[in-house]
Amino acid sequence: MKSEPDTYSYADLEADGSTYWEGVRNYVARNAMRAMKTGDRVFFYHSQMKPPGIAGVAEVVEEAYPDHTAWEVGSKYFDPKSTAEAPRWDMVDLAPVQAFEELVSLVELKANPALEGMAVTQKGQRVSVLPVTEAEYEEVVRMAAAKATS
DNA sequence: GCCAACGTTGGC
DNA sequence: GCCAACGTTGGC
Repeated sequence: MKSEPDTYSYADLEADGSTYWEGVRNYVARNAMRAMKTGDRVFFYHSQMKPPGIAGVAEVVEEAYPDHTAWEVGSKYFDPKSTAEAPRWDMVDLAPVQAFEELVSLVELKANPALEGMAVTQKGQRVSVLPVTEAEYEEVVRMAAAKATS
């Protein structure tokens, strides 16, 4: 899951203890959230950074439910097409699990042949919530651990 | 229901 | 700050 750290960073998640992931306004991203189960691990990705990359691991503590910010007139996430009767957008709740000692950068993800098919490394990917396979998850965690001990 | 125009995302 | 990618919108 991508976030601009200037808006909401991994450190913010640690400070808050948990958060609701508001503002997803893309169907592919929404559907990815709907597929999440309580306890699922999530990579917290810092976008718009130099460099961009994965800052740590979070977990799903509440499965998808309507994103109320879509109903709030004046919110930057307001969407008149989403109603209480027919909510269009969902959010999940996340809690921090483990901050990586060092960011695992997008460049490093792309350079790892084991992650060739990982969604976030695919050219042109603009979706803010992307799937991660079990094997990709293990590989990224391994990369983070290797950086921490080097 | 097609598709051009438009807006946004996000790496570089 | 630029611009490619691509999702969304809206006219027809």
